[in-house]
Amino acid sequence: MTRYNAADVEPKWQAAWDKAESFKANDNSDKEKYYALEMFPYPSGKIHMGHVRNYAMGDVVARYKRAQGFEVLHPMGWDAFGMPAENAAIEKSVHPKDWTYDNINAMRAPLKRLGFALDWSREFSTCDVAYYKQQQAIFLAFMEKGLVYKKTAKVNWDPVDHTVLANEQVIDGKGWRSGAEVETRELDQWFFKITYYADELYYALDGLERWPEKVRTMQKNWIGRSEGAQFKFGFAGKAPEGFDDGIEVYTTRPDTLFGASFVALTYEHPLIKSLMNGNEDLQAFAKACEKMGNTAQAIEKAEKLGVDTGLRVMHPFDETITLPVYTANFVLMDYGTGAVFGCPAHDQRDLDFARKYGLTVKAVVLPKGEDAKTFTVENEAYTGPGKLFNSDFLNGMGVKRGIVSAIARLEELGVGTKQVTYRLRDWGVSRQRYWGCPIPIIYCKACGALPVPAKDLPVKLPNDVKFDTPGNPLDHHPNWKHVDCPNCHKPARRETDTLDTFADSSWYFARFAGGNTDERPFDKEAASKWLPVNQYIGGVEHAVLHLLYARFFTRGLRDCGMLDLPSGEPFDGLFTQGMVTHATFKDKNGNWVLPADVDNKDGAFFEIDSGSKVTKGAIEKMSKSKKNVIDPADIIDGYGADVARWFVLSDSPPERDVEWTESGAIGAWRFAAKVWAIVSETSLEIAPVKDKDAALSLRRTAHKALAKITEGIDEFRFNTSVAQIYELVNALKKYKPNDKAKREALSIMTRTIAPFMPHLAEECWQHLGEHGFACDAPWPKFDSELLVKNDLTIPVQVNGKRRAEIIVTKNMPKSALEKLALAEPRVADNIAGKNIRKIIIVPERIINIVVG
RNA sequence: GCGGGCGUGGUGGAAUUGGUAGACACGCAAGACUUAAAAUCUUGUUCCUGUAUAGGAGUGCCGGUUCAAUUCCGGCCGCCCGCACCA
Repeated sequence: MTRYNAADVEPKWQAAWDKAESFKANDNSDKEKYYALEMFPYPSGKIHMGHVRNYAMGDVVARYKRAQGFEVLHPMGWDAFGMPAENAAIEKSVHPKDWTYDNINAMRAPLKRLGFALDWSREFSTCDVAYYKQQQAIFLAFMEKGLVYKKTAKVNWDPVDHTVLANEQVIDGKGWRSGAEVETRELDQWFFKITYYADELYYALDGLERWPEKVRTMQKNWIGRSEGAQFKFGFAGKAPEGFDDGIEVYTTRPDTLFGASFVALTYEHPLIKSLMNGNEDLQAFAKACEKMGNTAQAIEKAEKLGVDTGLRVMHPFDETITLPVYTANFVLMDYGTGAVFGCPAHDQRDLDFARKYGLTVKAVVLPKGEDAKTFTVENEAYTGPGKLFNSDFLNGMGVKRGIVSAIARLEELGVGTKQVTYRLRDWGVSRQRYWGCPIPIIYCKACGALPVPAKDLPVKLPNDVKFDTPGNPLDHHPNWKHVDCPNCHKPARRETDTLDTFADSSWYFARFAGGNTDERPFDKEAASKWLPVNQYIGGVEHAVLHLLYARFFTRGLRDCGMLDLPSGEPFDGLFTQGMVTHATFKDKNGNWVLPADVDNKDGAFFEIDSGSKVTKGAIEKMSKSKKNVIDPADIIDGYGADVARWFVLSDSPPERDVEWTESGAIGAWRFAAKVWAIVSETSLEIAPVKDKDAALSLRRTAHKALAKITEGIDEFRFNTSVAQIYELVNALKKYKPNDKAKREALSIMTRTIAPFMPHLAEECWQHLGEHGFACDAPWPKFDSELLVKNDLTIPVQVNGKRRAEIIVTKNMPKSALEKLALAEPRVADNIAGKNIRKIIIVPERIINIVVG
């Protein structure tokens, strides 16, 4: 017997797979296609355990589907644009490009050492000129299709770093890097018109049955579709100049219109802006609103405030009723029309506001069981169902019917319509950053904003940039932005903003599928063949952003005629995997200590170098800042890639977090050694079967395990597959004869281990004298007859408590079962002296004797 | 506040068309081998009573349906995640 040596075995098989091009996907295969994809990594410099887990899961799926006879596409690349490269440039004086490509090269090697069944021939980075050139082409195609536009928008502006920040990068009103108070600025920004697909993106979620419910719900909330009415309040008296049409409001509760007691507008509303001139109260109020900010805490604390404009409007259903017009701090400009009517009795904010300013509170929805004469609303608005009252023609209707009737009347009167509103806003993609895809636009004083002509693509990033001054290096560059207008050929200026890097990851899966060429983003036929991705795997942190943007992009590509994907859905199946966690350690000074520097002696922890005590803290996601990281490279060196892969798939269900422990890793390593020991002890000569019962029993175990392993992979419950493999291996270890039954079980074992520990599987496969690669071997089929035993052990209960077990044959009649059960001594003891009321017999499952 | 999810031994977790709760693994304990340790192997390991045969309790808590509930229903409690002045 030779000891299993992963360090020799793993590189050997990796080289063999490479040479045979085992995992190269064939675009022209006759087999059914299967596209397995994990979210591609950002090249931060190091592979971490989270990557290992993510790609190990994808690899199980890819190898399993391959074994089942699918033509599998399983590619890998790099999400390579982004801020960390620029930060490195600022801090370490390296060029972002060098930093990024160095990191990619540093990460590719350990990734390859993990032995994933990847088609490396399709590898690319999003910062490759070839890639971003095609992204520019897509941008221009979208522009032509009307999916790209420019507008002035409010953004978070960091006055120290001179850049726009995404909402996620603003923490407590301050820039996450500079710590400076973030300002709101109006800037010219490019937008992708994602709202064009709002309805489709919303309703198509229902069809994504292989997505986690959670993600679908999050996207639904994000898109925030709501149905209501949009209508106008006409002014009582003379309308302010330019607002002859009145004030347009949006509501989801037109049924409560007779409870209206005021109209409120945001301070940013054009009407308020026009009134502001010379009105100090309004100016002061607007300033206060600006300052308030929109953090969760600020909103929580903020009192409902407003200013009466002095204007009055007429109720659309009864012109004799007039309502005051306020500007109020709880109305938002970018939702609905920036104006609402207030119905204090049935909306908490409106109620708070009404109480503050002494406005009427008139209930119009009567909850069940309340009396119309006595029902009042004090400090809690009633938002539930009920019958409408105090509401003229709506009286007696329920809320739903009231909404329909109110809208019908508004339409009749010609002042409003039914209206669907979304929370989703268009995707602002302009970034004042260097390390991203340049937006292919040229500004000409005479001709305006013009797309860069296709023949002039790519707009390449200049290499000679400086990061010594804050702001966008492209803007600072001495001559890059100066070009001639493509139209009038006079001096013009390039757009110096780059695209949000989320654009890069919104179509990479199509390029993997459709070829990495310089002529087009991807081959339409090939991409359309492979897409949608059958199984996509990644972290839940991308539930909204990336996964929504990608769904937008594929629809845009479809409508530009570049992709044949009627559903528009890029990912048919989605799985969001849990994180890899690890215990944290702190020394006596409160500094974090690396697990590798900690020794465990009799339950206490010590720092290896100093010998001083350290304390074990919470088990948390592996992170550099808390130093609770395990470097996959160290694990591969110490135990092998198979062990690392096996560990992260064992024990915990894939969607939950898994805690990395040294003992668990050792356990996985022992298991690999055990498998090899069993196989290496097996001689190629097959002995005749001596003990038929034992042989049959082993075959049953093997086929039962196979059925459950298969089911576990199909249902993304790899931990249960792993447990079944353990059972099979334990049975094999006990079984000594080297007969046909054992060989069959070993073959099943090897092929079912292959997706999890592919190198070990190859080594076993070879030793067993099989031909070709284990990874090319078809997935074994189980014999369902072996799953059903002829002799079954079933429990006998008395009043629901198990008292005995009886051995029965498969088709034994109920009367015989009953006889057997009653004959059991323990059963007899427990029913002695009692009346048998009922005997429940579920054949092949259970017998329950009810006595009393 | 709204939405989603979860709660099972010392630990990670199995078992949900209702049918032997605790598979498998980690840890722990005892034993074998060894001068010794490591490794390996064997056995045990939900809790309580008992030497044992056995008996009782038990899947966050309370209640319900059922011959039978981790699983279904109602009501609580706790934890995690996401969104949040969205009219």
